[in-house]
Amino acid sequence: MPRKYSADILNERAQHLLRVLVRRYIRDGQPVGSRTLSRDAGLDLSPATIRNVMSDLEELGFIAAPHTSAGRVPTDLGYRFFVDTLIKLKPPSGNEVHRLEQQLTRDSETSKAVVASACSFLSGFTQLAGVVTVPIQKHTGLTQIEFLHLSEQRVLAILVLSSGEVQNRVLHVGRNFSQDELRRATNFLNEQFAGRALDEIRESLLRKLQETRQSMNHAMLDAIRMAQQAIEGDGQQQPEYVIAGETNLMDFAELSDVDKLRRLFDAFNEQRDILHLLDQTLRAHGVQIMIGHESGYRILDDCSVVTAPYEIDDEIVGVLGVIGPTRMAYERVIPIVDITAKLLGAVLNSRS
Amino acid sequence: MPRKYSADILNERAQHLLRVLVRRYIRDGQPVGSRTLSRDAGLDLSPATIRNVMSDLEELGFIAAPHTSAGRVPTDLGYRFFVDTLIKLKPPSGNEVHRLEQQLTRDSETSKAVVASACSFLSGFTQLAGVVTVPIQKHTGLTQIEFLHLSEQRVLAILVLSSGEVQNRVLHVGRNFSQDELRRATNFLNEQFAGRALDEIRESLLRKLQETRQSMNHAMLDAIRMAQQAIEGDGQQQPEYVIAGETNLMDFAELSDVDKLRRLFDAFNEQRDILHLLDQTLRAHGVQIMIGHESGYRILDDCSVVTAPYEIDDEIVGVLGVIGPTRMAYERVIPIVDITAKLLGAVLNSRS
DNA sequence: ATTAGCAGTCGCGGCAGGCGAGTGCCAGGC
DNA sequence: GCCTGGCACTCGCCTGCCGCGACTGCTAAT
Repeated sequence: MPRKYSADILNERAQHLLRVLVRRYIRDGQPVGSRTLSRDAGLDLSPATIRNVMSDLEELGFIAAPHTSAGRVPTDLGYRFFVDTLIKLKPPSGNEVHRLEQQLTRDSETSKAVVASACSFLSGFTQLAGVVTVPIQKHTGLTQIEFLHLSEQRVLAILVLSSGEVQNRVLHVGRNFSQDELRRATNFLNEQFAGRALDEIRESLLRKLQETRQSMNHAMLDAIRMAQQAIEGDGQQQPEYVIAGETNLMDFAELSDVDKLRRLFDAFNEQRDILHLLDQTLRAHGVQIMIGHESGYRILDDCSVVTAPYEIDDEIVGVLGVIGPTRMAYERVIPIVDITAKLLGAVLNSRS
Repeated sequence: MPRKYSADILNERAQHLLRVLVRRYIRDGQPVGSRTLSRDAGLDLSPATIRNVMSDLEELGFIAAPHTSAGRVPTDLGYRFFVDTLIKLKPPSGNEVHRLEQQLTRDSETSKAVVASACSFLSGFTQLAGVVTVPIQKHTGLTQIEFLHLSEQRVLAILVLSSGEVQNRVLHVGRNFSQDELRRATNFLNEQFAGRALDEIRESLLRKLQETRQSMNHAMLDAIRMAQQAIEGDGQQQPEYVIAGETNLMDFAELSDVDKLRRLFDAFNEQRDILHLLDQTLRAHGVQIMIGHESGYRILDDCSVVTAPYEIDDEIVGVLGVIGPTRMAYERVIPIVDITAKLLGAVLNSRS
């Protein structure tokens, strides 16, 4: 995260004033002047004094004036400082957490449903756009694999995963397999691989392919090849994400420019950029915040992204978060994202 | 369709002028004045004469002036008359049709993919929002049914449909079934039902249930019950639609009001109203057009909807169309919707 | 170090005037 | 009787102007 400031460049008073200013601006969306600030800060200082401090804050790049005769507005850097050192998180009430928990367990039939549920909660509760990547499956276990004869040279592969998901894939195979052959292949594969993790199986298949090629066991060779196709196909399906409440963003004045909005929505549909962005936050633990230009994407210049990875079995499998204007209620949003990530992980865990 | 006019209420000249006015307004989006019209119409009439005609047209409710000193704009009724009697359809070029055909066949792996492809074509080519309902499956054939033992009391049912789709459904059953029992059930069901249509099977199952109950054949009874669950579940999944290019609508001045736009987008996400609207057009053959208030939905007051049902085996299975501002290029859009519906039907047909 | 006071800047809303596009009506011509 | 030129009139819109209010920055006094 870019930090163009050292933490103690501001004295106590300046920090306090910055905090009050940022809070106030987040609440009202109006530039904050020295007069308002002097009333709000509870410091018993005259506007003139405040002005001096504000002038310093402006010089340091934490706040800026949209025009001469307006109050000041936090810059991206100002929000950054606020988020890093001034913030006082406001966790949601136990009641609200409980509601989320219930909603998630209620929708826990498939992992896609839970994820969608988490997403709609995020957007509904923060009044921002919610995003959740669907969990990557490579570490989930294979409960069962089956083949079904469809027609000449077409075989349906069915993977039942420990996550409860069932995946189908039509394989185009080199020759005609009888249902009986398929059954033998199925039996063989299930004996070997049922209960093991997908990526483990992937490796194992490669090894077996070598061994078996030498022993020239055609039946096994075919089985292994088909299993490979079936499992690889799974990896091919590129990661996706779920988004909800995009329309919430239309209410924000700073995004009310229809053209800006259109490009933003197009980016959501395009998926590519947003996914790339979310991927970046996959490595780090805990809540990540990107403010304005920090994301590196022009379309998101007026937006902030708050994300948190979520885990199954202490392994990060996806990210979730919200996208909104830089002027968002960080103190409320950050704990929500954090908790949602933890609960989503917990619910997904309890199902496998 | 509402018609508040008799077709011959307007003489030749008035009709011609109305046609030119509507075309012009659709092209430019600007109110059309008598001067422009007199230049454009190619009738060698002075603006004053045109004014008289326009005055008549206004009195009849075909056009209206947004304010005193502006030109005239078609009303919903004006568009209706235009579409019903003045229109000269402009079919897309053979080249363009060919491109669509290729795109559809390229994506014909599953019917959902074809549908999505048709939708994105519609939106891309018309620069409006495209909508396509996913085909209702009740008349598609069942190629194959299979059961897989998952765990205690949980059985996975797999339906392979003639459409190429594969559907999974986890059944919660009353007792534990061995894989062997399931195989027998599968064999029995496939013998009886493979190749027949889903709704036919549904009926047949009911009948068989009666017969078998008397003969007290437990194995068959179980098989039939499971098949019922599997197939009913298919019907439960409510019909959906695909939408693409919503953001195209943001470019239209008449919809540039952020609030109006938001409600429109929310309606798209909500699905309910839009689906209901599309369902209404499912019965009728051929292209259907709803202009402005005709749809009966307030949110769509400034929008027109052009739809056409598409068929598999001479049976209507879905609708497709576009949603855009009432000021849309009907002469171009209507043939496109028409042809897309026909091609989509053809491609879906060729796959079953 | 803090503050009161003051001059100066700028956005904004309201108001007036001029311009241009377009209308409706009327009287005269074909 | 239909068409047309002319004319008065109506608006929306743009422009420039003014005054108000909200701020700021500076300075001098405490």
